[in-house]
Amino acid sequence: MNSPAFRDWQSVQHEVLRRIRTRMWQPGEMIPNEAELAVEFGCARTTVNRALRSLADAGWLDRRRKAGTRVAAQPIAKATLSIAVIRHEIEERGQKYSYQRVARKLSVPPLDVSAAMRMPAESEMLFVRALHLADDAPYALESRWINPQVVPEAQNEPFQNVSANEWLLCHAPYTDGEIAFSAVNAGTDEAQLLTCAEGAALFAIDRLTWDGDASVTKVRLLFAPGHQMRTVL
Amino acid sequence: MNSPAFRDWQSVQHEVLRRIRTRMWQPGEMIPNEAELAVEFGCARTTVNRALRSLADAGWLDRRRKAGTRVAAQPIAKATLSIAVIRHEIEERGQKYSYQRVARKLSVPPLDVSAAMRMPAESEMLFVRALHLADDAPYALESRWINPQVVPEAQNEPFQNVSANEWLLCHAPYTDGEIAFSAVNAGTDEAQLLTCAEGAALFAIDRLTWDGDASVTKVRLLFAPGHQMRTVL
DNA sequence: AATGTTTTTATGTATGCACATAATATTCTG
DNA sequence: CAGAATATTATGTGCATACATAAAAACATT
Repeated sequence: MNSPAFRDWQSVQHEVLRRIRTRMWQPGEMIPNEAELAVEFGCARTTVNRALRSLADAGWLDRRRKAGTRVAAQPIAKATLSIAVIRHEIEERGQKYSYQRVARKLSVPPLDVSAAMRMPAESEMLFVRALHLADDAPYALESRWINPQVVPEAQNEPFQNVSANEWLLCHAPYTDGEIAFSAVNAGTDEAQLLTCAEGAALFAIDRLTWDGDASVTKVRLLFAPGHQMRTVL
Repeated sequence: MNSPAFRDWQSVQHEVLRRIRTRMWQPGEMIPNEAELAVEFGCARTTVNRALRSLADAGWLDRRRKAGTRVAAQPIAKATLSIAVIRHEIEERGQKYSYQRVARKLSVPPLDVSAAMRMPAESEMLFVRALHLADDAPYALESRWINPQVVPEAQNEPFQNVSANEWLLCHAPYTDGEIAFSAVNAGTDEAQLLTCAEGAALFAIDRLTWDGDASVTKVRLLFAPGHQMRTVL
């Protein structure tokens, strides 16, 4: 019964996860404490702690001091999505990346944008719109507002060959950010740029980043129809 | 100048993050090794390791054995989405949850479904379709195929009052799973059930779970137009 | 019974040490 | 000098130990 011998924290983690997934330890149920598991697995409590802590981080376990550890009752599956630079995302698939700037202008953004960025309604911002292509087919349309007060260097950057997506990563560090995923119907110009039917369902990522309490940039990425974001549970 | 004494890993982490954000350590630049930082911060190397490891997990640092630790040049933002039970998701917002079963039948699934579940094309599965409502307005449409060979008890469950979404959490063991997010246009019947326009862009979550190499269930959740999944970075 | 106090206990974490591992740097060898 | 063998080094991890901390449980007090 007690044979395998779990000598590293990954194998302990794996075994605990197996017991949760197979319902050997049911949702909401208490599991043995660290000391007991350490004895069972034949390793130090520190090792068990490392394994359980990472499972708690991932949402599989609920842990409270003194109260002990229990299997999460409503396993909030935490799907972790990696939001990479689009160029890398495409090159990762072995496709050829290309980039095409569609627009760049200094102008007053729509009210919802300035509101979201907590900027006065009349203040100008830098707007950049560009297309990311994979094997010369439209992959994603990036529409971005940049706060020139926070990133003044952006005003000297044409964004002709390097995407704002990448440029900002190296020039505008952020302290906070929000990200939202949704589905939207393609508008006329969006459909044209992405060469898809008007009204097609597009996967959208909206990102808003802050440096302290000043908004850095607000971007919407619209992906060509059929785009999926996937991850394992 | 010299240390306010960093005695726990959180304060070390905080200080390192501060140095990254203030560009004291620039993107792509090497930072001192663990031993050196331990001396500077006046703590054990283990403590520094803990702090740097968690920053690496979060994408701020790139670490490689022997090569050392450097500030990430292209931080991969890891967005963690919480996929809760739909009832909880709705109740969390202070809305009234209700549930309505639309269909339940034993039948042969379409080819793409049986293929994805790696089942013989002609084998029957349990199909359940249901509507989740928030304050009596359609919130999400769940269309699910259940493998009766893996979850035989499902055949005795009417799913009249309890959603398959919740029932399976407590009854179906699994070892692996995949999840994918996408955008799709509403079909005729979907539009009718969700009371939205045909062709409206719907946010879709597809989940496929496995118990070893046997597929447990495959589900598609279609959310009413305007649905967003959001998280902080 | 209601309230406050103390004890107990499971998790959380810091530390020194040892060794593992991966990748680089160096030396050796033909 | 190219290529193989070897040393070096930074991170990765395990362990025993000690103490910290939160919270439940037990106990005492009003």
